[in-house]
Amino acid sequence: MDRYNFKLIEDKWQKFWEENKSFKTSIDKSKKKFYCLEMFPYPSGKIHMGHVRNYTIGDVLARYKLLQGFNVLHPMGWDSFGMPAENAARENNLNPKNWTEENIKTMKFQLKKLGLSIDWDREISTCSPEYYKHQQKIFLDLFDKGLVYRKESYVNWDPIDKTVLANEQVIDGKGWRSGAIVQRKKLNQWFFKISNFSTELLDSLNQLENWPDKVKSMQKNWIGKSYGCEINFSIEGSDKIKSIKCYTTRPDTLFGFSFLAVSVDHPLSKFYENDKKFITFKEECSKTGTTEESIAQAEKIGFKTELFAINPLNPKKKVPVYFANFVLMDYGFGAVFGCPAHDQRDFDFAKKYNLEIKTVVKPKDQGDNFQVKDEAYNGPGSLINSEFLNGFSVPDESISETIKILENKKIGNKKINFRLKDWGISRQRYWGCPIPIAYDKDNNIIKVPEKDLPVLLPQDIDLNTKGNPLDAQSDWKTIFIDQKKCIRETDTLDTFVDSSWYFLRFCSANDQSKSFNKSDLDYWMPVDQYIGGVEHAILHLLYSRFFTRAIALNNDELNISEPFDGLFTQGMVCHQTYKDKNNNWLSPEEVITKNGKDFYEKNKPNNTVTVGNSESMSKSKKNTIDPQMMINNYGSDSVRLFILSDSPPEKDIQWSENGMSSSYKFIQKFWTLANKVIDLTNTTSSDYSKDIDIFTNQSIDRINTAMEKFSYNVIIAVFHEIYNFYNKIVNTKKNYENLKNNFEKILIIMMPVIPHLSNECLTMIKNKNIPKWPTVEKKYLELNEKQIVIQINGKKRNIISAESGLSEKIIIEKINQMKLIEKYTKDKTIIKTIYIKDKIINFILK
RNA sequence: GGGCGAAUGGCGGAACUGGUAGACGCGCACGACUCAAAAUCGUGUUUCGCAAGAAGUGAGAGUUCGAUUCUCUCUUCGCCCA
Repeated sequence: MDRYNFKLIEDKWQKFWEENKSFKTSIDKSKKKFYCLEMFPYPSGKIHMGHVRNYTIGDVLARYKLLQGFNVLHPMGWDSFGMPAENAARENNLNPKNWTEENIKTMKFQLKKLGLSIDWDREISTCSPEYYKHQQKIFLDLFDKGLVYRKESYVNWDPIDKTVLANEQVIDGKGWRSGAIVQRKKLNQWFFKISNFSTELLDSLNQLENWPDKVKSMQKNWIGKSYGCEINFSIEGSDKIKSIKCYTTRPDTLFGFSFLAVSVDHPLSKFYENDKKFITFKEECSKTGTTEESIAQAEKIGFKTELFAINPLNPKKKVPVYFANFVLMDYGFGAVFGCPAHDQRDFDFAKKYNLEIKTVVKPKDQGDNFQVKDEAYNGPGSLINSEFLNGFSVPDESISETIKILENKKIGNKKINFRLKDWGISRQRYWGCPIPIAYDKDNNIIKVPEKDLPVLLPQDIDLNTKGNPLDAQSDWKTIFIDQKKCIRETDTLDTFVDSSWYFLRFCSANDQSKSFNKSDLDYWMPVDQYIGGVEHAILHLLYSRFFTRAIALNNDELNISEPFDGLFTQGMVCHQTYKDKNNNWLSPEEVITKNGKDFYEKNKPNNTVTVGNSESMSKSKKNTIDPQMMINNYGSDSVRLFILSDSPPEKDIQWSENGMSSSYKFIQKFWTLANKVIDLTNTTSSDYSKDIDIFTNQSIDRINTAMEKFSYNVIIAVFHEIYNFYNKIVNTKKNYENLKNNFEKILIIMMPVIPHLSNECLTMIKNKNIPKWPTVEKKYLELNEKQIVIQINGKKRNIISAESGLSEKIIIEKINQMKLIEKYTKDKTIIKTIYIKDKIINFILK
């Protein structure tokens, strides 16, 4: 017997699968379908360990379902539009298309090396016109349904690069590339009306039984339904404005009202357009980024107007009106009433501008003189200092009662508000799907006619111009629609749009004429199991849920509203981090250790290395391990085995070289074992071993349970137990008549995880049948012989083997006969006995 | 600050609806093979104790014949939102 040559055997099987199109799927109504989908990758260059983990988890499930007789759809594609291509192209003077295609080629090769059961005939790439032409049609469809609109909105503007920055490109308020202070700038942008679906997207979360609760609660928070009240405040002090409308979730604190703050973009601001001080203030505000976080962290500043707002519950009380940087125009009405005692933000503002801080809520354990001192109190309690509202319990009663009063007085009314805002889809970038819209000379919006689709991206493009490269393409920009000269929209679509319907496209990947067709969708959708990183828990999944609903609206082709029936979010792959004496990151290859405690630089063995926390693998911290190298050194079965073995898939996993080589050793050991078993089964059999039947069936049962729960680490543990057990059998050098049959079952249940080795072994054992997942024979699970634990006062003291189903009396007799608990019972009396059949007997002594 | 989750040997982690805590792996120790080392194989490995035995699942309480599992309080850590 030779050593296991993983290179030869893995190549052999990968070739076999490719040549036989083993994973090609088509509709087969005689079989139950299973749509297994992993989040498709961005083609950044090479695959990383996160991909290996994601796709291995998915592959185990897909192969398991395949062996169980399901018709499995397991496709793969490329999320291939996006900024990295544009940046890489600019830096290296390349074309984004070529850069992307090269990456796809490399990564496809690498994924194939992993031995994934992918139907590559359904491969899609979002940057290909074959894909985005359908997306443009969908855009126009949503436009016709009234779900797309254009409005002015703020962006992060880099004044040096003359470009719009994504939030993550703004670092400390500065552009990541130019270092210029980022400004807020108003631009006309396209939006999807996701807010039309707020209620539905929220309520349907309850139906998603196979989603992690964590993700559901994150989406719930993101949609952010709040019950509150809009209040109309009368304004005095000038003729500019008569009243200002606010939205609040805490109308009950109205008696603590001490200022009214509006956004600098509030309609009121137009009266101050020529006020130099206001202009300066507005500029100052624009330096704060657009994210909620940056606004929360920024110092609260205000601009005092000459106006006063009147407290509607106490008309004698007049408070100043400010413009303030922490009020956003797109939440509520761009105006909030300030109650410093019970909102920290208002509190900070009031301290700064010396405004009144009036306590109107007291905690339960405080008296009526309770006063807020160093920080706002926003907990429960009851209302004080609020005249006719005094005594109402906070928050439920106080809020509903206040709203009633406001409604009766016709100064406010109950309102449900959502945090979820419409989805801005305009990107001022080249490498994205062109928006199929143009503008005539009067700037009217004109849809590009279907016959002129797709709107192709221009090929020769100068990426070194400032701003959006498409804007500079005057040839491309000019088109004629119905003989009228028009100018194209130069914004491209957010890449989240690309990934919001790709799961539909996979169902009909080769339909040239349509984005998808009814018969495919009816059969394949929804995705039975979707697998990916938790970092997409909010946006990608919410957008996909919205898109599915938006497409299904008035459309017979699609009859579902939830695209993903099951969701699984896997953890990250982590590795220790290393730094040299000068605080520079070192990669694991640059570091050596002899005892596992002290680390040195490989090239300078006298230099000690500081070992940092284990963190998610990232290029910037240099703590990455290259999957390709691991596959070359150990083979893909070993890599698959390791990436599943150490931790449950939903948790982070520590990459460990020891763990990796232990997995490799397992593959080698199992190969040796399989060969020994095969040799034995070729000899004449003499004995029968019931133990083999029992053990094998129990193992299958445990693996079935673990498979359903995604406890893949437990599956690997069972593999090791299987090895230990069969190795003992083999060492008896006997061929049991039931050895071959059981070992074949073992090889099949290993196929999802280590497909190359197990397929090879099954072939060697001369099994020519198509492998089928073994069924568990129940009779081997319910054993006659039970281990019954004997407890004294709830503590385990002994253990007894007995046949199943014996009565309490007989068990006690047996125990007494064998004198198992005599030393505990002497001098004491048994006052109670608890007997759980076949499990436990507990004697309570006194 | 709010919401959610987690905490088990030196380490990663098992434990079905409350019923033998520590499966399996890593590491470590000892042994076999070897001139030697590596590789491989075998044995052991929660803690204290020579042992009998006792304690033990972040801390403290509670429910129960019995709690890693259920309830409450607290501590620490993680994630999301602010």
